[in-house]
Formats: sequence, structure tokens, C-alpha cells
Amino acid sequence: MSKELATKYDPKAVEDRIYKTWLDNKYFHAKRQAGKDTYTIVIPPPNITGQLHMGHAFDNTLQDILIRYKRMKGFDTLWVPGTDHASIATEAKIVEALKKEGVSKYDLGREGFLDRAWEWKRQYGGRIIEQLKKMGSSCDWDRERFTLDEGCSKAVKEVFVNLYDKGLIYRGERMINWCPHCKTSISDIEVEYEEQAGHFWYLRYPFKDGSGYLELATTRPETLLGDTAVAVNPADERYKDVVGKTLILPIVHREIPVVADDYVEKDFGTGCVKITPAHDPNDYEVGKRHDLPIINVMTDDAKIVADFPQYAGMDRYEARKAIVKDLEAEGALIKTEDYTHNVGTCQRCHSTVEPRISQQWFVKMQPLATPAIEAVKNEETKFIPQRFEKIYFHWLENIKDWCISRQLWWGHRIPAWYCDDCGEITVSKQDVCKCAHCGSEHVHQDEDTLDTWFSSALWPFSTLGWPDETPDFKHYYPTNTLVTGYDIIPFWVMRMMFSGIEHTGKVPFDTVLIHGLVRDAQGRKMSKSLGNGIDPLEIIDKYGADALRFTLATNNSPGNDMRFSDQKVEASRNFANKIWNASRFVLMNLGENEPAPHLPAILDFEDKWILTEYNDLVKGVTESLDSYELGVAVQKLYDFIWDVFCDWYVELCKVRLQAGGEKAETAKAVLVYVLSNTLKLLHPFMPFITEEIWQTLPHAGESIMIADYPVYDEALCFRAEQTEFAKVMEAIKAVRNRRAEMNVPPAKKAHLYIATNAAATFTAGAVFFTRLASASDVTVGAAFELADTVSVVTADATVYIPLAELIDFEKEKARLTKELQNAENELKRISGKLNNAGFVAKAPAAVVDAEREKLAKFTDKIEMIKAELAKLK
RNA sequence: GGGAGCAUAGCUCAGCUGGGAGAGCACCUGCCUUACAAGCAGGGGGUCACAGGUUCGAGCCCUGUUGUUCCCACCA
Repeated sequence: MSKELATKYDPKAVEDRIYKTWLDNKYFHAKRQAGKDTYTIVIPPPNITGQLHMGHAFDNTLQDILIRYKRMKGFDTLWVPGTDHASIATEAKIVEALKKEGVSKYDLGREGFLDRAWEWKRQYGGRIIEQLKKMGSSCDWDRERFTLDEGCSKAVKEVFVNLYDKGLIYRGERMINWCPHCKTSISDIEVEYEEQAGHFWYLRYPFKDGSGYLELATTRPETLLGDTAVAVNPADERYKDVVGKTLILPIVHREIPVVADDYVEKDFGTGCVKITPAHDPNDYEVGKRHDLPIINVMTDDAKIVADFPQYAGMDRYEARKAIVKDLEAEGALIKTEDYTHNVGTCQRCHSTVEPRISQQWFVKMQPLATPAIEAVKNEETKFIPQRFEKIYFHWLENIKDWCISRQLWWGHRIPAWYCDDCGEITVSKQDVCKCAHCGSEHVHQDEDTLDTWFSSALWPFSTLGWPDETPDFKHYYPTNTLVTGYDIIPFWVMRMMFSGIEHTGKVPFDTVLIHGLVRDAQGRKMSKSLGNGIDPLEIIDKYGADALRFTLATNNSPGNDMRFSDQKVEASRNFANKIWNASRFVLMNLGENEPAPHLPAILDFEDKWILTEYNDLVKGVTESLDSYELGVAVQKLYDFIWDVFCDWYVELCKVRLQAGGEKAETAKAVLVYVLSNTLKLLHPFMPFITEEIWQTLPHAGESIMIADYPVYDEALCFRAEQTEFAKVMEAIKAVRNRRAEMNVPPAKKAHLYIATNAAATFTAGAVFFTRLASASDVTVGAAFELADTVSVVTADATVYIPLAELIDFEKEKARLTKELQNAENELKRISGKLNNAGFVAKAPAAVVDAEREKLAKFTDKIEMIKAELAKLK
């Protein structure tokens, strides 16, 4: 007794139900099976700042395709899911939410704020997980992790202490990037530069001795308050004599020296630079070289400090205006010019970043970077596409120490304690209540937290239980494929690499599959401010998860950006529908007696053809998947299912199905075989619809997702039939083409006469002309003498269509002449090639043979066309 | 200033290690052929950005040019 499928595919009626059965049966759960190869993926944990966007949908679709493929291939697979606390990003969001309630984070206090943050995590983290499930992601939910959970915290402390003990983490006063809005330090890569329109203010700094002045330009006049020198290039003839002289700083009237430093470009501006060591990284370096004092002029929220009473409390932009006004009043302002320059902004809040000297914690990068570079050079880890290695190398080769401390509350607190008595630092994995140096109990923990990427860097092993030698860690580490966008190579990939190597002695993954960005239909980056983001859930709701996944898996190649549009999803939805309908057709024909799940002993011509095509597909799809060409693999499946299976094989089978009897049973068995196995091939890409149909078809096993992935079977490849059947198809197409050109409606049937040397092939295929080429009858022979017929010539046959009343002999002659010309051109090209001694001598034998075969074909075809033309005269 | 990507049909894109260019959408023609009109059959449309080079042979490899996007650096 066969089951039925609904007339229309309704994803909503299917997806949640199927996902639930997968969960109930624990198919996603990794069981540490002995004797099997493992395949592990750790999810790039989405930030709990909001909800999943199309980029996540893309990233997770790729991961799910890989993990489902490997699972069916028999690997012991594990996909670890989880979310990221996203320290600064989440804290900023919560602060923003609090602001709307009229509360500041300081009103809540540290504890109160953290309670609020955990509440946020429950809400948004939970939503993200639900979205991943809607996508069909086959993550092992029993192993879900969070970057701020107990295990990750343990790993973070372990790493911090290890690195500190090795001298690779240090605390020091450095110039760092400071976000006055978030009120925290940020690392170099968290600064985004953007072009901004500004001004160049030309200022006059007079010499103390009254011998004139130096002219210089600045984009930030407010920093003048902290100037402690003016620098010129030592080789600059213009200023040779002024080096060492003293200037009077306008407004503040402080005495500052003129120093010579190579940092100054002679040809830029006036050749003189004001030096503000406290507020510019380059000036800071100049200051160090010349032992200049450092005068800080700004508070942590970028207001002028109390030391300058006339400006104290002013915000940096107010102060700028006031100072320019005062400079003008003092006659120190020469002129103002418009100037566009790059300004560093905070990646999270986009406020202008303030370089600032501050006491922070750093990771010494050089010793960690070197082995990470080596590992990729040795191909222990490979990037796909390979060109992204260059980006990786560039970052690591030019790396500076990593500022890891943040003046935030939401994050891993730095495991360092300060002694109030002796002032020493105690760094420890356990909470400290006694100074390790003097034994005093007057200790307090560092108030700061760690950069969110510090814990992300440990993700591939912290999620598996490290630092403990857990069974999972031993079994599933190192992981295999890391799937991520090219935009976070420096933030994450690089840091996981050096962390994995340093702490586990192994690279964290063997392959990094890089993908591009999902853009909108116009090619713009999807962003909140543009309002052009598309919610994956809306797409799923409208077209189904499979259609979304298919859209994301196709239409692109590794590392390249893709444009997303509803139009593309519609096409994918149509494909899902096509599969659904073809399956309905197959089921409809099964009737009461289900065919056995194996192939019959006796196969017909068309069965041998489709089985060969199918096996070629298996081979192609497998090869593409193994080389991470997911887009190519899914395109092959699309072409096979739509063009080969539906448009040809199903139509061919109708002949036998309608006739009934023994042959109909053969057709049913082969239809079921090819369809259900093709569904397996497609399952990683479109998990829901394939499962739904597969369950309805005759099958063995509980679920398609744990079925064996098909393998190429040489015994089911019938090369001769494949070649011969192609001849029949070519002739059918030629007849259809001819009829369409003459506007003959399908209802008007005609007797076909097929003149051919391949009589056996066409006799076996004759019946298909009835069904697919509107033939009323078919006669196959060596040659025919017929009057008033249309003739269609292929390389292997001439088909005569007696449609006397429709024939326009002039047109017929013109058409044949054109066809003859085409064939002759082709022949000329081929023989030209074969007459080229170099080609015959140097090209591979297979290529030469193929050309010879073509030569023979076209020679025959030309003869046949000529014969037809002769008849028309 | 340094580096990378892209440039293929009207649009969006494939094209794996070089062996005579494909898909989807759009367009035109004809079809309700009992799985599917979200469909079927047929069709038009491309000096693969430009100029050289290597090769028997180049969309693919090399050099240069133009256009375009991105990343890094950041001269005050």
C-alpha cells in the first residue's frame, strides 16, 4: 500500500514536524563512536546582540551541508553550537536600552547590571538558537555552549595564567585606542577608519626670543593644550637653525622646544609638526625619543581636564571651537582650510576614537604569531580559497601586541589581584584572598574584563572541555572545518590558530572554508542603518527553509559575495515544487504493490541510460563536495533532477507505465531507486523536503539523514546504452525543433520514417518518438524513398516527417542549405585542427580521438543533408 | 602608499587542474501532453573588459592597461 503526498508542497506543514522527529531520535547527537573517523565543526558563535541575519543563515547553511554530508558518509560527526557574549557590543546594547528607561549602568551597579545582562542573554541567546533550528541546522544541542559559561571561563583563566607565567601577558602603560562613548580601551583592529570632512588650521607658534615664529597646521587644535614640542625634519634646510630654540605655546603660553625628528615629512604642510605625546600615537613615539613631558588634556569621556580652567568640562568639539576662537583673538590663527582625512571610529558605536595613554593588559604577539604562520605554510591548516592565506599572513606578519583589557562589566573578569599593601600583582586561576608576595589579605581584583575575542579564540577547544582532558576533547579535537566570512579572519581565525597551537599543541582545524558577504539585490551591504536587511525567518515563512538554503548554497562560489533577492528564492521554491510533483507522480503510479527496494534483474534501454547518468551524478556530486565546491555540487543535482530525471526519464517511463504489465513494474522499481537515491544526494542541501518524500517512498531505515550516502557503482554503468540512447534523444529533439519551427501543434501527429545505420538503437527507441515527438507511428529502415516530406538530419539518422500540406519547399531548401553550411564550417574547423601536425603530435590522444570521431560524424551528416537537398531539386 | 578580488547573454552569476562557452531570471513562439502553468516544448541573444605574450590550442596561464569593489597603512 503506498502513501500519498499533498497536492502542493507546504513547508510549514512539514518542517517543524520533521525537525522534531530528528531531535526526538537524537540524530544530531554525537556519540563518540569507536573506530570511526571523526568530523567536527564548531559553530562561529553568533553574538547575542540581536537576531540572526542573512549572513548567519549563509554561514550555517554551509556548515549544515557539510555536517550532514559527512554524517551520511559514515563519519562520527559533531557540530558544536553556541553563542557569544559579545562583551562590548552587548554591553552597548544594554546601556542603550537602560538609557531609554532613564537609568545608567552606574545606577544599577556592577551586580545589578550583570543580572540584567544575563537576562538579556536568556532572551536573545534563546531566540538565536530557535532561528538556527528553523534553518534545519543539525547541531548537537546537548553540547550547546556560551562563551561566558563556566567551562569557557575555566579555559579563559587557564590561558590567562599560562600566558602570564610565560611572560606573554603583561600589564603596562601604553598608548591605546579609547572609545569615549563606550568608555573603554579597544584593540587596533576594532578601530574602523572613515573619511570625514574637517579642517586644517594653520597656526603661528612664536619664538621665545622674539625672533619671529614657526607656522604649522593641525586638524585637532584642541590638543594644543598638551603640546610639549614642535618637530621638524633634521634634513630640512629651512629649519636647520631653529632646532633647539624655544617656542611659546599660544593660549597656554608654555615654553616648548623645537626638536628634530625623522618622523616629520619635509614636503607635507609647512614641514613643522606640533607634538602632543598624550594624544597621538606618532607624537607619543617622538616624545619618547626626545624625552618630552606627557600632558594629558582629556578625561575618559573626552572632556577637557580641570588643569585648563577656561576649557575644563568642555567636550572635545566644544573645546575645539573655543580654542580656535581664542587663537584667532590672540592672532595665532593664520588661516583655515577644508581638509578631508581618515578618522578612527569605534567599531561598535562609531564614535571617534581618542588615542590615549593608559594602563592596560597586553598579549605579546610575536612569539605566538610565528608558529601560526608556520602551520599554514606547512599546510597543517588550509584556506579555501587559498588566496585568503595572504590576508592571514599579512596580519600575522605585521602584528602588534594585543590590548586585551576592557573597562567593561559584561565579560570575563581579569584574574589578577592587586595588593593594597605591597602593590604587587597576583595572577591566579582561583580567586585570591591573600597576596602571593607579602601575604596581606588586603587584595582587590582588577575591575576590568577581557576583550570578547579572548574567549572566542579558545572556542574550538574550550567547547570540548579543555583544559580538562575530557573524552570529547580527546575524541573530537582538533576539529576539521571552520566555516566563516573573510571579514573575521583577523578577529577570530588568526587568534584561534595561535591559541590552539600554543595551548593544545595542535592546529584547531584542518580547513578554513571562507565565504563572502550576503548583499542586497543592488549589491549593497545589508545594514540596519540602510534598512535593507532581510530576515531569514521571513524568507523561511514565505518560501520554506529548503528554498532559502538552496538559494544560499547555489548562486555563488567560495569567498565571493552574493546578492540576495526574492527572485532567487522563488526559483529555489520552484525547484522544491518540481521535486515534490515528480515524487507525487512516482507515488501515484506505485499503486497497491510497492516495488522491492532493489533493482530488477532485467533492465530496459532507458533504465540503463538513466542509471548510468545517475552514477555519473553520484561521482560528480561527491567530488564537488569533497573539494568544498558546494555550489557546483548543488548545480549538478539541480540539472540532473530537473532536466534528466523529470524532463526525460519520467516522460520515458510513461510509455511503460501506461502499457502496464511486467515492464511497468520495472519502470516503477527504477523510478523509485533513482528518485530515492537522488534525494539522498540532495538531502544535505534540502533536508526537509527530501526527508518528507523519502519517508513516503518505499525505503529501508528510519531517516534519510542517517541513510548511507550513495556511492558510485561501476556495475550499474551501461556506457554503450548511454551512448546509444543519446542518439535517440538527439533525434527526438531534432524532430521537436522542426515541428516547432513549422508551428505544428502537438495534437497533430505524424508518421515518422527513420533512416539510419543504427537500426537496433532506433527500433528500441522508436516508441519514445510517439510519446515525446508527436509521432503517430514510427518506421525504422536503412533508407526511404518518400515524396513531400520534411527531413530532419542528425549525425546518426535522417527522420522524415510527411507533412505535405505544411511544407514550403523554398523555406525547406533554405533551411537545409543553412544547415549544410553550418555542418561544413564545423567540418572545416575540425579538419583544420587535425591537419595541424602540432595538435596531433602534442594533444592528448583522447582529445585527438574525440576530434576524429567528430570529423566522421560531420562527414556523414553532410552527406545526408546533401542527399536531402538533391531530392528537393 | 601596499595588497587582494571582480570585469562572461538584457540582469544575477557558474565555468574544478588550458581541449571550441552554460544556468536562473527576463524576452519571443507554440502548448491546459492525465506530476507540476511555480509547468511543458522550441527560440533569439555573448570578438568571455582592452593590448600583448606563452602554447598545437587561452574565458582559464604570464605581462601591461582601463574600470570597479574591498582590505591594510595613515602625512600632522
